[in-house]
Amino acid sequence: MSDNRDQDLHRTRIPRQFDFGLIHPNHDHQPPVEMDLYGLDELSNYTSFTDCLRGTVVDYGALARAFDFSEAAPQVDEKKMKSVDGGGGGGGTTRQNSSVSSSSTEAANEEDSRRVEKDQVVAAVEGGGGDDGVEKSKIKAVNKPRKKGEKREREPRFAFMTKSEVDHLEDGYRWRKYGQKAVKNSPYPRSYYRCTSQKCTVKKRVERSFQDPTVVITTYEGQHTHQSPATLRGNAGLLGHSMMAPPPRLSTMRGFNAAELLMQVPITATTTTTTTTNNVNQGFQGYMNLGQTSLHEHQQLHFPDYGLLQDIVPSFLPNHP
DNA sequence: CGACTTTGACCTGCGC
DNA sequence: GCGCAGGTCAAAGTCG
Repeated sequence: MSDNRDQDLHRTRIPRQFDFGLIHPNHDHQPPVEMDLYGLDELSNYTSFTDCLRGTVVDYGALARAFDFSEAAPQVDEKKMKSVDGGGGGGGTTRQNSSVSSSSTEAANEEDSRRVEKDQVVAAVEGGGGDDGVEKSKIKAVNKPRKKGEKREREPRFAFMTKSEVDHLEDGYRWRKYGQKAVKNSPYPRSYYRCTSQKCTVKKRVERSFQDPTVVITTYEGQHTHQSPATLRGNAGLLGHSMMAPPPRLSTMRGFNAAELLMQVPITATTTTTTTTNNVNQGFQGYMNLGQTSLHEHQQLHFPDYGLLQDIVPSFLPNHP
């Protein structure tokens, strides 16, 4: 534990800068050639990434296979995915191409109702005794009046990997860290963040690959119910800017918007030095079985369009009426 | 003082 | 039933 903490402390002192973005499961509408390139053909069962999200079919098993997570990120292994993705998600939210398009709201409602119940309990306890000595356990014990057999469902999630020295990447939203856990078989802890916006239930997990510590694995869960604060500040431009003009030089970027990252991967690859690119490829190979195929050529050719991005990361994109 | 982070305890689900 | 690991809570601490 102290090891993790030390590492974490150490990392937080690293200047906020990143070398290269690797993203991943944006298999939506990707030309088959890309699927092959990324080794994501298993994911091509989904007609779109949106389907993936909406249908709660973010198949971590497939992701894991596609990423070759088996060793790099054991926490994403298939066995665990069942529990991670919702304890089997009511008997199997994973793997099956669920038609539950409302799964995310259901999950949110369920969580809300749990909160309400708990709040009521806390209020009752406080009102009743008013004693500071109320044991946590007493409060938490009543935290789970869930019907038997009723399992918690999870918001749809997607993950991507980023080559970065900082763990928590700037994505335009404000996040509050609510937990950190040591990850089995990994010296690096996993951090849990929640969107600070009221009523927004989006969460994200950030962890560092222990096989390639330069790679940060970010997992988003849920969809933002609001616009990015950055967008509202007129900074939005993060994305629009990516669409309209060349991105800032990565070497000078302080942070980046995740959506922008999506856009920038191709550009980044072309703007990084050969050395960096080679390193990136090495990093890639560990997770994606990506050959030495030139990232630049390929990614430049397949610069995603806006619609694609919106499907990939709907919540990152400003709404265009 | 509010927003945020840290951190130990607790909850949950799964496999054995 | 038990142990493990992931996930969450919330008090205490920190920072601007």
